[in-house]
Amino acid sequence: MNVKDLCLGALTFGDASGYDLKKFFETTFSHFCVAGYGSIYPALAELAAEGLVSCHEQPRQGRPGRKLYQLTAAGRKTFLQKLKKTAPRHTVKSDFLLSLYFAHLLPPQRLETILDERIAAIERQLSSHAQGKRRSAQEDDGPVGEKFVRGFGETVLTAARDYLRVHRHALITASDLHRQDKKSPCRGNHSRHGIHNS
Amino acid sequence: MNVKDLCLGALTFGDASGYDLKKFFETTFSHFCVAGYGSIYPALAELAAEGLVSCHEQPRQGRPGRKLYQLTAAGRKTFLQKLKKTAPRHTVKSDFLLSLYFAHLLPPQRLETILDERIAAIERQLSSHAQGKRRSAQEDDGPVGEKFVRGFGETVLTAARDYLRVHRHALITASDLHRQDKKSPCRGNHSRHGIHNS
DNA sequence: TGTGCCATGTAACGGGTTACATGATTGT
DNA sequence: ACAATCATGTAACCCGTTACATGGCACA
Repeated sequence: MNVKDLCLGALTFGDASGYDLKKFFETTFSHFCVAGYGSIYPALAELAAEGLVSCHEQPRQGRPGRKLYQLTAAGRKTFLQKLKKTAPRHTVKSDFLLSLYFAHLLPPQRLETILDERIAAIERQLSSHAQGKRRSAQEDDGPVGEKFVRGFGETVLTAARDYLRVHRHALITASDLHRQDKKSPCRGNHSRHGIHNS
Repeated sequence: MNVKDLCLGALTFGDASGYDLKKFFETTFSHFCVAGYGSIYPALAELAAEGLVSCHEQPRQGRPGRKLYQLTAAGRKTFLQKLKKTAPRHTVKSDFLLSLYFAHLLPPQRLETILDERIAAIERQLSSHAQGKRRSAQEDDGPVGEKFVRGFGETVLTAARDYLRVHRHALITASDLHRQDKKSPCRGNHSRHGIHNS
């Protein structure tokens, strides 16, 4: 699922401009995909050229008009197809975890910063989730999948935050004992047997 | 952190070939980054050209020799720099969650398949984690960050799996009630107010 | 007056995936 | 005999990020 497909999907909920779509992705899809203007606008142009969306421009004096995009029948069909055929992958890419894996090579306070910032970031996500929940509880209008996905996000984020809180201290003290940097090459910096399990 | 940096990081644990590195990434980093041969081999070639790794080839009759790569002092320094300076991002990209968000557009058994396959995938990851744990408990030789990162992965995966198990049925039945596809366009397929919160 | 939001787009660049191409060795 | 594993690499392609460029309107 690339940005084009994402746009088609979002447009199943109603017409929108590129700007609207970005906002929508940020509020609704934020914890499992991203899209910037640099990919959204070209995507919409291509979709229009392919006849999967139609574009209705509202002229504004002196500047480029606001463009409202609407899903066509072909666009809806295409999205449905994609939805059925796409393998539902789930991947995590985390420099955060990678960095922690190398805790023994990092200065202790850098380690603390990394942990604390991540905890803070999770908390921000959780509270913006909570806001979204309140909104949709009032309107009670979102798709049924929304609650499920939101619940999933909350559960996972909470578990992550709690783990970090509980084990934060242990990691910092343990990495202090095993630290390995230029200043104190106490135990030689090459392992005895290397990576390969041959 | 791109594949080049990943290779440098892995090589801090000992010399390895491109093939070894792929295996290492799969077993050790699997739940937070990926790298295929198509990126690893070019990366190693570039690193060698930049003097960040050295290459020692073991010739094999009739075929390209096995190439063992070793971190140079410059390579180690570069990796340490990157580690300190890189913003520790953590991003999830999930067609799985995206698909579930659109549960109301999917056939019910497709929904079941998606959920069951994800649960199964998580279980596979958890059991391969458990194997890794046994291995490193015997040798007691991994970096201190390894246990932490592994624990994090286990915690999060377990929470995810449990959530899916508990809410699986509810999603399927709820999406049945709200289903919206070509065959039964029961409630009109465009929302009253669209996406934008204006 | 200035900050932030609305609103659109382009262009260069970076970087990974997939498929292809090859072929010996080891285990069943 | 057949599959899996070891082992390296190339090239086309896909696709997203980042920075740039522009400018009015609303609110404090």
